[in-house]
Amino acid sequence: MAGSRAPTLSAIAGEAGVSVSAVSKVRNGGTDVAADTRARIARLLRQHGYQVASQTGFAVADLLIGCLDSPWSEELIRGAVEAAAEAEVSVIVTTVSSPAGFARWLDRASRRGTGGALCVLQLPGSQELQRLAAARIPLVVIDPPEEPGAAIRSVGTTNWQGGMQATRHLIELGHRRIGVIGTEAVWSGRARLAGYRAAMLEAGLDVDERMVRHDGLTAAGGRAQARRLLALPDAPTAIVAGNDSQAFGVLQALAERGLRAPLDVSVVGFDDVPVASWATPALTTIRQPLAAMAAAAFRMLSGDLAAVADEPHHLELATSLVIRDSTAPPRGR
Amino acid sequence: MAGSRAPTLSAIAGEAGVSVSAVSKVRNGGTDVAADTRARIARLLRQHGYQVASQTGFAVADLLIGCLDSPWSEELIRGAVEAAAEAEVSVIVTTVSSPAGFARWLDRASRRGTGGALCVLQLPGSQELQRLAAARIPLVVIDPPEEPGAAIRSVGTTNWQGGMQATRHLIELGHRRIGVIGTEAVWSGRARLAGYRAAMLEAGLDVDERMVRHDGLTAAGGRAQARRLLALPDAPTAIVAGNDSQAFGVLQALAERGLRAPLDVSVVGFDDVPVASWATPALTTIRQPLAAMAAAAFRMLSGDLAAVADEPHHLELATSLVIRDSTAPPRGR
DNA sequence: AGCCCGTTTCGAAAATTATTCGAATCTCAC
DNA sequence: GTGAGATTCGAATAATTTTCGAAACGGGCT
Repeated sequence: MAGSRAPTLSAIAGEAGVSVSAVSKVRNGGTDVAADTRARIARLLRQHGYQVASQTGFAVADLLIGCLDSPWSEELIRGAVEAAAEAEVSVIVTTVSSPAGFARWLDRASRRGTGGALCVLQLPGSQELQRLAAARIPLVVIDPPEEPGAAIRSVGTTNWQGGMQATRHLIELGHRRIGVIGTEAVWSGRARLAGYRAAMLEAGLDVDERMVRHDGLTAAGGRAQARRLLALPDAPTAIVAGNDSQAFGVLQALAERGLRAPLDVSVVGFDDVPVASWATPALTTIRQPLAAMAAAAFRMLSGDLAAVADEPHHLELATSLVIRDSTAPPRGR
Repeated sequence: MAGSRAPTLSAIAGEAGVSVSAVSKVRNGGTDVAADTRARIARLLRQHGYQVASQTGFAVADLLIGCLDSPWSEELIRGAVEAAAEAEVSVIVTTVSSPAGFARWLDRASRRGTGGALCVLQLPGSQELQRLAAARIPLVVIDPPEEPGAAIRSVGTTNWQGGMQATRHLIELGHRRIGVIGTEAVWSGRARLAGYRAAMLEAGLDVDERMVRHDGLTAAGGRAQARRLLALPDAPTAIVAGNDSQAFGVLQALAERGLRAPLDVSVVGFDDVPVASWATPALTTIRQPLAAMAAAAFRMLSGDLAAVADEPHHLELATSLVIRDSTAPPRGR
């Protein structure tokens, strides 16, 4: 019965046949203790209900997300949590949507301690970076909204190639009038749009600027811009969306007009969130390995701080085209 | 230049004009210190880079989720994180899918400390409950898979009423042949199916057992069972799904047969996950206030342990019918 | 082998921090 | 006013952490 409250360290020291100092050192991850001695003491400590600080690594890491309402986040969280679990680390999830919120988080984090922060789709300002550095909290940014400076480590995907893959896929199916919906607000969005332009150029197709629409990366944004595209006199036969949410919006706009994908208009999304395969029709999309990104970011965090100089500061994981049922050759081909 | 390393407590005691004992007591949330004295000392401690244990409450709470791949989890996480942030508490998210995983979590949690655990869709076994109690970790179960005993606090929704609301809505639209897909595997699933039966009974309609299908709460499960329902000689004109994922699967099965919702078959989901409104057609569904559930569960956790005896042990939040575009009167009415 | 020098491991002593406990003060009902 | 009980505080004591020197070890060199 482990009920009786923790015996003193000196009692344990006696039982282990070592000095109290040794026990204390083991208890909080100090150096100066041989491996076998440490193991023996640690076992006794644990037996008596003490916590033993793990000699290496950290206990918790923070995941900071702007907003938790896209299916996006879910997979990121999963990737981070699973990679962390392997390293016996717990992941704290926080939503941060303002500098004030960031300050509150930082306050809590430095109070309780953290092994580092993974920041999603947010680039802390220079003031915040300073405060992070002062608190000695390492940082890795996932899908940075701006091209990150050399001082910040980040993980992203090959957005430019992704935009290109999506567009090229449609061109290969025979589409010529291809609309695109995206956003200029974030770096990855600009890269995707640039990929679209590159693919069109590569195929010798002119980019009709009326076919290039910008809006938020939401279903509502996709719906609004798809309506405009479909109202054009020479409406596109295919639409590249800025992400899967927008693609869902495009499907809605099609349904409103009594059009069907892929018969009337082909649609390509971006992200491959789990629900993409549940859509009707199942969405052809560009897969971002979100879980792998989060895992990679976590490993960057835990990577030896000394080895940081060698490691790459920006890692880009590859996107891939996932062909499902929302794309087909244009009518009359 | 807060660089110079932490001065000793006695230095700070001098500066504050109190004894070292007082400073030590403030540093780790001890009693025996007047509020104003405590405030003065705490400010100095923080100024010198010490962490000050919050006198009341806890710093982190744990959210345990079986699997993170339904959009379900997302909203739960959001609810828990936001309720926790208000209380200056951080939320640790962990996926736990086996007793071994639970043990690993418990190990980590007791090592780093936690204010309590929110368990989603999982009811710890009695052995695990014992270990939780031994570690003095309070527990609240969200959407318990079995009727929880009186010893366990839990938060759920009015699943029986929800199943009834869904079915009644279809009956009111004029449907008579109504299929249902659900699961007997969890308590909430059984309650929803019972709600369906109750609504049919109430309306004086017989339940055709071929119309009652069981399968996993996934899009694949919904698709498989919808195919069977649609293949019946007298196929249903409306289908109640066990959750939104299953409803998506039903929509897929309809599309396969060239049928459209709600023209040919009406579909009702359950949960109202964010993507429900993105579907084509936007899904009529029973709303579970997932975020509110998580928030309520969190508040149960942080509720004064002394007051626990008075508090209810099982809280049920109300479901509500959200009518969108996937339901309509049956053909020919 | 014998010696030197740097490294590792350990515990005694010193420094620091936590807890106990009795005294001083305060509160409030009568 | 008075006394019972609660609150606040710090001196003394207990416990823990850190420092630092000594012992033990491991080669490289002569």
